Amino acid sequence: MRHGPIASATLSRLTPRAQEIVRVARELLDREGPEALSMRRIGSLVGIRAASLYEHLRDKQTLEAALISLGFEEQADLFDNAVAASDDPLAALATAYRQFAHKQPHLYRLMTERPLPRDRLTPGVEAAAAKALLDATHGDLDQARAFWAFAHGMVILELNQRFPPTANLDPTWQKGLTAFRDTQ
Amino acid sequence: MRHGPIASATLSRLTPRAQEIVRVARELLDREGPEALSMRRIGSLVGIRAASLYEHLRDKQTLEAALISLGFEEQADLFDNAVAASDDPLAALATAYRQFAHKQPHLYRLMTERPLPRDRLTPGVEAAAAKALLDATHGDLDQARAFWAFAHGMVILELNQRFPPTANLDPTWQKGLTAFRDTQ
DNA sequence: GGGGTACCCTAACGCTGTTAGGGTGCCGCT
DNA sequence: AGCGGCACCCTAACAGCGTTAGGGTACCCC
Repeated sequence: MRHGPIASATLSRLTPRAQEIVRVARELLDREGPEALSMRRIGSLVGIRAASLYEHLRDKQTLEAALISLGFEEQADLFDNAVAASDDPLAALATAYRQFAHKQPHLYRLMTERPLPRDRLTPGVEAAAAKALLDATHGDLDQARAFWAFAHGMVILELNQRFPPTANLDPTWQKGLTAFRDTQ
Repeated sequence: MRHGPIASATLSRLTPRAQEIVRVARELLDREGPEALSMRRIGSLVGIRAASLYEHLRDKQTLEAALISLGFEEQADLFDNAVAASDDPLAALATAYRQFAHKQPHLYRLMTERPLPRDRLTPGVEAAAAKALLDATHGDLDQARAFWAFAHGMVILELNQRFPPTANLDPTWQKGLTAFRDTQ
């Protein structure tokens, strides 16, 4: 059982000081969300001025890209394990996807609310996170995309409080799950 | 055939000057997106200083809520007509949903990227936009929510360029459509 | 002793939403 | 004729944002 990022391709590409900054930024993001993630707040948590952050990271977009890359790495880990350990891979994937979003709502938001800064991401992480889904649909691209759209829609509509707060979404997930399973 | 908002509940609640400001804001939003929608830009297009806008609208959130309310009104119109005119209501709804998002991508974003400012919306518009979907699923809430999640996921992932730019999404929509239709 | 590098600083620029306080012109009432 | 109120706009300012320019200090190695 692995716990915590022992060897992250994203972190290993950064200098130690930059890793420290990304770590602090991640904590701030998890606690207070993307709106609170300002260079001045990060700097003050690290113990330096905002301007000094630029000694270690090119700009804010690069910092966000590092956080997003870390998110993809965690997703790849979670999703691969979920699919491998289950005989109903699509259901296992749905559960894992939901759990990731619920445990890291702010990170999930950061990863999905805008077009990806692909040129700044750690190479390969986006594809690695998508692999489990392609496995679960046996390479059916349309099936994979449609199911992903459903899962993302469910998660982001819930995070944005678009469903009634009292709504029990378990049967809704079930509905989508059987719908896509029966339409192989 | 109606064209343009002849009588909008949202606009009728505003003073003429406020209506003018919302109209200009809508044009700016459609042309340049939510990031460009600043009080100073809106003011300069109206011909007054940003500070003077606060004479007519309480704050920026109120202005955004007006734009969102207008979006819901347009959706209700489109969706109602689509469902009424078709014998495959779910497919008609999917097409109408897609078209709305493609014709007003910036407005669609504004309407979905954050929790709704419900206390500032025109009362009833959110429910009015949802009605056609509930009709199309014959009141099945789980079905309605699951399908909405799929549709929103498809739209927003495409707007955020998460699918490959060359991807043909027509069969993906078809996949989701048949999946949800066959699982009545 | 000198060069390089790792690291941090202050000051500033132009942008953001927003408030305080002051002004002008017009319309209707006494 | 004067006065209240309203509709409307102004400047100045505040605290925040990302970012750059330019300067400084300490260390390590040749």
